[in-house]
Amino acid sequence: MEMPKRRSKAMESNNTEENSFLGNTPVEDKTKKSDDGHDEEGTSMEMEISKSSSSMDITIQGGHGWLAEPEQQNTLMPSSSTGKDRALIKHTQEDELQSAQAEMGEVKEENERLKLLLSRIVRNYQSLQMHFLGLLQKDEEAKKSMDPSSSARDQSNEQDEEADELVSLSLGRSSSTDQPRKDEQMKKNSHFSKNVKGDDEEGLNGAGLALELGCRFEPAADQSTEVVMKNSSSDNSCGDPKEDDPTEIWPPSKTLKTTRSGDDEVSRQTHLKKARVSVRARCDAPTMNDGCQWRKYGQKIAKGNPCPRAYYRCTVSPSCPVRKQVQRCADDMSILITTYEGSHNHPLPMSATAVASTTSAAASMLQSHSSTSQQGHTAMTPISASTNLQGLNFSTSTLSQNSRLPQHFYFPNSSISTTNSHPTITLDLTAPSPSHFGRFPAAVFSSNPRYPSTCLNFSSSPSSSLDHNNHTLQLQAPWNNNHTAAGYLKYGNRVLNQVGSALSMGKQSIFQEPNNLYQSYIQNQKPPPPPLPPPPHQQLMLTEKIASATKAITSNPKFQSALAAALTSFVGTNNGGSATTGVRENHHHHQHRSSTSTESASGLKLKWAESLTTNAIYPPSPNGIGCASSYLNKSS
DNA sequence: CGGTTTTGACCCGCGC
DNA sequence: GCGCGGGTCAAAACCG
Repeated sequence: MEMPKRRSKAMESNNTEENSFLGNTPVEDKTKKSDDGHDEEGTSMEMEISKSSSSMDITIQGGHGWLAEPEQQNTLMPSSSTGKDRALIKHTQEDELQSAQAEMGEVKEENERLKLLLSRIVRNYQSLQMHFLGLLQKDEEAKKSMDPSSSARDQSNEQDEEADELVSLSLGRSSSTDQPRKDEQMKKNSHFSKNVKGDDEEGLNGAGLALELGCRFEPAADQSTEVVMKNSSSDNSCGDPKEDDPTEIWPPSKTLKTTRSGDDEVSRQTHLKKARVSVRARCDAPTMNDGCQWRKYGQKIAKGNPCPRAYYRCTVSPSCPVRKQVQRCADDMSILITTYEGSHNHPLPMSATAVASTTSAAASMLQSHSSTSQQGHTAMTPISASTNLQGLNFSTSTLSQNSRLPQHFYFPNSSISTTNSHPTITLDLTAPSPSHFGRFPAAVFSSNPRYPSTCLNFSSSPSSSLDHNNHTLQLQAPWNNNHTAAGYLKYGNRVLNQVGSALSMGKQSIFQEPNNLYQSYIQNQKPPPPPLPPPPHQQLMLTEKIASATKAITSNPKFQSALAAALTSFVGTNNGGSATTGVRENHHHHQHRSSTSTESASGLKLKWAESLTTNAIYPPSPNGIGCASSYLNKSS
């Protein structure tokens, strides 16, 4: 797969400031200061955090306006045609050329300086992170020595509040009653920190390792290539020992009932129902072919929607707790809303892993997001820090079964809804449009005191403000573009307040972590990629890296912040040239194609195509059968 | 005949 | 406590 690099034109129009530094040819020389006010060594590298009422743009500006200068000079060229004048003009042009070249040289030098600066920041971040981990451990030990029952909640609250205040540092989030898990988490965090300094070899092998990360192979009998996913829903439930058993049949209400008599943490934990992942996709078929086997066990007319809601359960394994609900959107009957719940406890066909992994990652993000943004629910999702890191960690280390992660994650669009007691994240695969989010039912973004509303927009279009009181994370998915690096990310006001300080750190982790998607991507992008898609194995690697990065984004606010910074940095330091024409063109292209014969899957195909096939991983289905997952099935 | 779908009944949580 | 709505159960019907 090839990492797309260009950005949508729509995005461009709304974010001209950001675009100005895309690539290595900055047009403007911004003079704004970053929030943290660092302007080290007099470089022109600037971090700009512009705040709006609903979202924030992170922008890192760098370079000079050297590009514009020659153009201005050209406009001053005389138009006389005498030989003397021509010679003069020629001479003048040569001078200009030389000066421009000199300026280019300066800019290159400056780029080098910025790179050095970046690496220095990375090192600082690493040491800070290690220091923080050490402090956390000390704190943990200290509190463990106290009465755990009396201090448990306080500690949890404290940590959660800390997470709220210091998103970029929110590493541990487990309840204090789950000490082993937290230790494990710490271990992973430490491992991550270690891997930040890891070698390139590991990073280059990231794809293969990612497979090991995201899944486990059946221990005994089945040595096939099928993988077992333990998705984040189970991860998230690790506070409840009952759900650690992968073979447990999950009866939500009964689980709720039986665990309610437990201690306070457990009861609070179970109060938070399992995360759901809802996939909105245009599909004329009754249900999305996601590669899994489902059996319908019920149908119900839900309030507010004339279309019945169908209930399915996974039949791959009799004990599989995964359920899904399928319902047509009341507003647009062509949109199929598939809601997944639970985690598979059996090997999945490769064709099913993509969707399952996506939903898993989304659920992970949901859980971790909820845990970071609500102070009163500290018992939630101790996994947030433990699993998320794996996404970037590529390590084969001490992953518990609960932290097994899928190996693929795809996030075309997504949003988190908190309209009921189930935290739900919505992956919107329907057509993105400038008013994309305006089309969402208000409920999707309505704030719920129990779960904060979050929007994760991986669309190829700009989106307007969502909910001023909640988080907004907009990632113009870099894999939506083909040949030039581009991407931007916004995270809600509250978080971005910390991103200012997180910028320097997060940027490094993303940038310097050798196993990291972006680092690898950068490496892979030098020299710039050919227009043709990379070989399949390379595509897979990048896919997995994206997946891992997505996982990292989704499961830990620190990485959300970090990625924000890193993406911004990345945009500013990679692949100059036209960074603004890809997505929209692709969009039109696919739209055109999809409007032909295979209308049934067209809309969905379009969307998946935008986010997947443009990466050349999932070429358009030749038969056009099925829905979105027909693309995903191509991955197998 | 076995697996799947349909569909009314039932259970449960939640809000009033 | 009651009603409502979401979710599940399970028997009957259906299908290949």
